[in-house]
Formats: sequence, C-alpha cells, structure tokens
Amino acid sequence: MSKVKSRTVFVPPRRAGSDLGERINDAGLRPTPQRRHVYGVLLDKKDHPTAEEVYLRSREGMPEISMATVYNCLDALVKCSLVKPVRTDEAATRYCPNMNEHAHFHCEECGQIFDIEGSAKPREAGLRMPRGFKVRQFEMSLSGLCKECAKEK
Amino acid sequence: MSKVKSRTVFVPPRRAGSDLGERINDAGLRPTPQRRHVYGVLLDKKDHPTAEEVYLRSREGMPEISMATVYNCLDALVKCSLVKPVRTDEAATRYCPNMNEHAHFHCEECGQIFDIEGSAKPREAGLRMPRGFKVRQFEMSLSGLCKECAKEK
DNA sequence: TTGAGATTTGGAATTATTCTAAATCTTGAC
DNA sequence: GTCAAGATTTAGAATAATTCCAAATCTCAA
Repeated sequence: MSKVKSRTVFVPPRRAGSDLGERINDAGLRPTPQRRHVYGVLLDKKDHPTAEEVYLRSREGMPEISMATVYNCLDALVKCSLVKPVRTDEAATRYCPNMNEHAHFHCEECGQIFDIEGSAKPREAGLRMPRGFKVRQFEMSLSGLCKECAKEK
Repeated sequence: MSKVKSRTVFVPPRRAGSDLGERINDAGLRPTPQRRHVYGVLLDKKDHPTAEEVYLRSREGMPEISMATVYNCLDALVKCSLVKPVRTDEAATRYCPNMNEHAHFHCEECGQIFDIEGSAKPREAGLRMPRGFKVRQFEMSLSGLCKECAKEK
C-alpha cells in the first residue's frame, strides 16, 4: 500500500532530462522505490528540508523507511544531479530539487531558505581567478532578512 | 611562560581597523590572552584550519588551552569581524582571518581552500533579487581542482 | 530463475559542536 | 591598589548530524 502511495506522491519534474530512473541508471545506481519516494517528497514541497524533515515526511507514505536510507537516497539523488545539498550557517544540510541556476537566500530571522534565480560565471561576478584552476562548481549564497521579516522591523 | 609566548606568536594584521583589542571591546567582549593567541594562530598560517587544527596549533604555545575555549575564541573573533567562518562540503567549519572581499575555492582533490580575490553585488553577479529582501551577506564559493591538482590530470 | 552485487534496515559509532558548573580572570568603582 | 560583579576558561558531559556496520532483502542481467 505504501509502495502505491509513493508512486501517487511522485510529481514529475518540470524540465527535461531529470527523469529519475534514467538519471539514477546513468550514475550506475538503481532506481528503488525508496529513492523515488524521497525524490517525490522533495518535489512535493520545495522548501529545502533537512534530512530529518525528509525522513518525517517520507514516513507518511512509507512508514518502514529508515533514517539511514533517507541519507542514502539523498546522497544518490545528489550524485545523479537531481538534487542539490544546501548548507547554511546552521548545522544541518538542506536539500533542494531545483536544478535551474540559482542562489540561496537564508533568512536570519525566520530561517527559511529562498531560491534566487539568476547566475553568472566567476569572472563575470568580479572574481580574479588565478590561472590553472579548474572550476567545477560556482555557488552564490546570501543571508539577511526576507521580505516578511524585513517588513516587521 | 606560555602567556609570554602567546604575545610573541601574535602577528599584527596588515590592514587598519583590525586591532584585536579594539575590535573585541567594540563588540562588548574582553581581549583575553586566549583570544589573542587564537587570533595569532590564525594569522600565523592562513590556511583555513578547522577548530580542531586551531586547537592543536594553539596548544603549542599555550598548552593548557581547552577545546571549549578555542570554540569560544573563534566565536568571539567571528562576532567582532576579525575572522570569517568558511563552510565547505566537509563537515567541519574552517576559519579565515582574511577580511578583504574574497571568495573561497575548495579543491576536491587535495582539500585545500584558496582565497580568490574579487567581489560583486548580488545584482552585478546576475541575481534577480526580489523586492523587499534585505541582504546582509553575499558570498561566493567555488570548487573544482586547484592548479597543482589540475596539472596532475 | 538465479546468483552476484546493490540496497535497506536498526542500531551502534563517530564527529563536530554546544552545554554545564565550578574555578579563575578582568574591569570598573572606590 | 582593592574588591566585587560579571565575563571567561576549563574539563567533561551532552547533543546533533551523519556515517558505519552486518544481516536481511531486493534488483537485474544472464
């Protein structure tokens, strides 16, 4: 029953090329019900949950899933580029299924994380890259007050 | 004896306005030998050490210092803007006494962190900031292969 | 259908960090 | 200089996030 639910919960991503089965296979991993389910949970509510939160939500449709499996699934999804890990000043890593180019804004007041669309190359962003360095990832992150919290001040 | 050593080890920072005693006072904190010593350790070798590494180095000139104190000192230095915490994909937070505007490059091969000089405002860096958000911090971080590690491939 | 290898599971282990309470230090007022 | 109030240090315990482990189960290609 929970297996069926996990399929129901699954929301297909908006962009081409992010089909879970395909991506997982490409990465040499297996598309298991747990991995599909965890991915579904992330797509279902894109609010950058922690592993703990993903675990709690995953259990709703799949009560037997374990914390270890949630970490395994998240790692697998990160490995095949379906999900990005997001680190803030807080301890726990958060997870984001939005793979468009974007930055993260962390509100110091309410703790929420917001996606900020847009992107640039390191040089365009004013960085003086030394010769010889091979950049694989370039990330921008912001913190401060979100709209709501700024209003209250 | 170790108290004297701690003063010897202390290397004055290059830029104006980063005098430890003054900064610490401004932040409503006290300039203690431990805080001076830890700051000295960071200035002495600017390789973005973890708290653990700072602890080990600090003990050389101040054998009685404790891990709790190292964390306390690092927090204090961060609070009065003498040091920046740097988070990579790895678990442990690293610390950087370079307060010029710069980004961090994390080498996936050797694990070293490099300072990349330069800076920009979020909009200049291509981000479409929504109205009403109040940005307090904007950080850029990179990862990939450093010069040496890229050469070896 | 089957077996090799991948995955899941619960629980233990580890790692980074924070907390606690007692001892000690620092500072400003006298 | 002396003193008390409050900040800081200390060792060790506690916590939180994550990883490891080994046995059971599942998946997939032959």
